[in-house]
Amino acid sequence: MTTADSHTGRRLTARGAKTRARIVAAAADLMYVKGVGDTTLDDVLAASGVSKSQLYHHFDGKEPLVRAVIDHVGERVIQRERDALGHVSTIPGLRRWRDALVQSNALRHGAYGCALGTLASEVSDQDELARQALSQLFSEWQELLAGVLRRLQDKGTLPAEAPIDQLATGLMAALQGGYMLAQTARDVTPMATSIDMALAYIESLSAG
Amino acid sequence: MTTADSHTGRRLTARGAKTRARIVAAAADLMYVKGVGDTTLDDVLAASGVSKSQLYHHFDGKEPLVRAVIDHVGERVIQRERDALGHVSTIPGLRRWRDALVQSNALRHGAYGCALGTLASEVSDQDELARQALSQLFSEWQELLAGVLRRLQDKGTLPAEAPIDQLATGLMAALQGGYMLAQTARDVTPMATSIDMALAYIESLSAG
DNA sequence: CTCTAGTTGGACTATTTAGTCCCATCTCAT
DNA sequence: ATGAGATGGGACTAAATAGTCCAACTAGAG
Repeated sequence: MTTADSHTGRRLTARGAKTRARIVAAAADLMYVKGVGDTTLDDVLAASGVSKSQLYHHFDGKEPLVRAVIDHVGERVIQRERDALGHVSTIPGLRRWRDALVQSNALRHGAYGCALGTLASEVSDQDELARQALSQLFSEWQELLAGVLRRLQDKGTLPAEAPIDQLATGLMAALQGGYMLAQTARDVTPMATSIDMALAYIESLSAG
Repeated sequence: MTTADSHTGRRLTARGAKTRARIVAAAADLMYVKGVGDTTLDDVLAASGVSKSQLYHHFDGKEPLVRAVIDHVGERVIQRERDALGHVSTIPGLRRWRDALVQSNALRHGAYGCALGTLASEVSDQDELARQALSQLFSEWQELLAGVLRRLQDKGTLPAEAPIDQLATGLMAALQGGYMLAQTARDVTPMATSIDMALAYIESLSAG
């Protein structure tokens, strides 16, 4: 069985797809902990156990690889958030979402930050295509938050005039800013505090 | 006249200090727009018009240079924020502070983000000393915000039981998260929105 | 089965980058 | 004035890194 490759339109066997996936996964891991700039192609080769010709067979160089990593990480994050937020329709549900993120980040003492956020701040100014992809991913993520807020609205928990999209933006910013402060402090506390403040504001609108 | 150099304790003439400052300033500019990882020492030499021996005379390599850049940028940011926040004691004053940051960032359509924030997310996981310096700088910045909130408290605008430090953390996170979303979207709006949300929450505590 | 095209290994080159070295020039304390 | 030590220019080396190439192997369509 063969399927089309997205970037060249070449045929792609199952074996080739597997190799490609291994490269992207290894690159994603390395770039998450070392940063994009400090991750060399040789690092990726060593980590994935793949030879140079294979990497250049699947990608035209580092930039395209980074874009593939963004797609890969983005898909995973969006999937995770869809699972976590897709059916939330209560304030306690939002708090449980917060708890899960905070606890997961606490395992690393805040290190490495948000998988999408760190990519975004490192790449947005250097690669316009990557920036657009990341921007799109943040929009999707934020839309999941907006969905929760709309369900709160439908149930009457939030007033009809609540500015859903702006609240979602504020919540997302609190999350990302919290990630970054936690990363710098190597302490998850500021992340917990900032999300709590955003949630407290949302809750304050609902008390009516 | 000679003065002591901080990193080697060597004598340092006025001329040497000037050269050192030129190197740091050029490196700071480059790292702000290109990122730390994409800024090479040769870039710094070209931009500062200084020769290699001079750079290695003043710094032991790239890491020490990055740390000097962090000190330099940190000093400028803290100075700016001290000027902007040092005497603010009203909500409208905080809004003017917000306006200044938003407008300044709008000039670049959000590109490059916060000078300290981008350094933090790029360097925190790679250089422990740099991370500590950045963490300290964020604390100082946040303390300036806390100072404003305490003055609001003293004037009775904020209730005595308001959790000043947590509010300052939340405001800082909103700011940093907003910077990052703006950088990714190349649109300053999310930054404005997220700070507004944090300020709205603070204001909601004051109405009493 | 067999031919075509995808896949793979790894050596090879070119370039970039960090870091070293030496000698010339300038500054300042004595 | 003068000598010690700071400042300066820039060529040089070593290592890392990106990117190329080709021969060998494998999978799948007909």
